[in-house]
Amino acid sequence: MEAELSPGPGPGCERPQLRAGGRDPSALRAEAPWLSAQGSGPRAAPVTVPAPPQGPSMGGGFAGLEFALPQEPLAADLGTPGTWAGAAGLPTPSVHIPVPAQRSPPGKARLDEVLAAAALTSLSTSPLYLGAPAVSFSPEPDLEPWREALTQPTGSYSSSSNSGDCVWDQASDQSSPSTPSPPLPPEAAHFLFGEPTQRKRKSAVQVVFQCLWKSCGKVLRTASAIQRHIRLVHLGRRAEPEHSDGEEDFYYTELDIGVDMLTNGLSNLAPTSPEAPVPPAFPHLDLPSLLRPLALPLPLPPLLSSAAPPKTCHGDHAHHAGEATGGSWEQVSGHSGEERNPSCSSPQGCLAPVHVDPQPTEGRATAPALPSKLGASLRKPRGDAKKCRKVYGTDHRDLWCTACRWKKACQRFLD
DNA sequence: AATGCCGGGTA
DNA sequence: TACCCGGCATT
Repeated sequence: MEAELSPGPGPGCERPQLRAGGRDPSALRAEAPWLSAQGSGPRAAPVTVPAPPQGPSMGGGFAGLEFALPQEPLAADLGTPGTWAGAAGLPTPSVHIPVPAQRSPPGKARLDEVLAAAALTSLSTSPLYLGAPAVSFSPEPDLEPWREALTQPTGSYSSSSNSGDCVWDQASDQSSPSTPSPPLPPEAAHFLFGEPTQRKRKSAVQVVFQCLWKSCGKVLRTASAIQRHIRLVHLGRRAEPEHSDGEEDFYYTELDIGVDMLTNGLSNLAPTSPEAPVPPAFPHLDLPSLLRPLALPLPLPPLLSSAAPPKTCHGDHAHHAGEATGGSWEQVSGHSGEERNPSCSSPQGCLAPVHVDPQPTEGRATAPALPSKLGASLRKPRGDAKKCRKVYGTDHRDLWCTACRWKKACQRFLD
């Protein structure tokens, strides 16, 4: 029996969720780019702010608010008159937007105020999208897509006070002219860009199933569908489910999409937390992980999630998943549940849905915990997902993913 | 004790 | 780069 179980699945499957682009152990450790940023000194954080061209007040104020500017720049500013701070004669170069009473010039000032107010309003409503969060991630070049994704909606949102038009036109790619890879799926965009769209659709939890087979990544709505898919396509077995020994279960993963959790994750990103202005506070957070499944062919920063383990679904509990899901996700990968999606060639599957682990405790716990111990060992808390060892047993070691065989972090059952 | 996996070693 | 394993943290 076990003899036939060719190791095929093993090496084949280990890839899927793993970061494309080869995150090596070291990278794995440095889950937080900001760690190095921290080390590399003061210039990292504030300087790189991609100052939004339109609103100096917005961008500047924002960045400043968030990442309390380091000493040196402050001092410099104080010293050098001519900056707005100097001009205003304020003793402290506070970044608060000056909305003082002494704004005398009546006509023009009014306009400015209106603008400022508008800006502030939009800021307060959608704090997330300005430069700040993007900055914190900046060290990772691979994050470009994210950043773009994050920043992009800015415009559309601010201009989206009217109802329906706020759909972010993802098709028009201003960001990545060259990448053939599909941008984020609309749904994901909703998650990412939060409030406005997300409020619209308040679907609680969706579950989809993604094939983990190498270079497949098919996403189907029901467990049975994905099982059948795996059986037929990958395992080359007959389609009778009753014949199954459950092996398919190892080759797909269940992905829950929890809207609320996602929103939470994002809101952490947002500069709304006044007490935690330190960039390290959120970088590792979950954003990447939230997005990770969307990984495109290009190597994405892994930053494995702490709160989003795509749990493998095992036969007995293909639970609620199957039927409950609405139809929306199916389109992500294959339109009609066909066997192969031509447009989907990435090992990760085309665009896997975002997955958020519904466990209440974890999501929050990890984020704050991380930054505190910078130098210390950031050993991961150890997820509760089953690992190869547990699943296959020590005597079927050949079925383990390579990482497990090498005593590395399991690649097949990520947590 | 079993497990997960980091860090480092070897080929 | 692939592979292995000591050793430590966690369960």
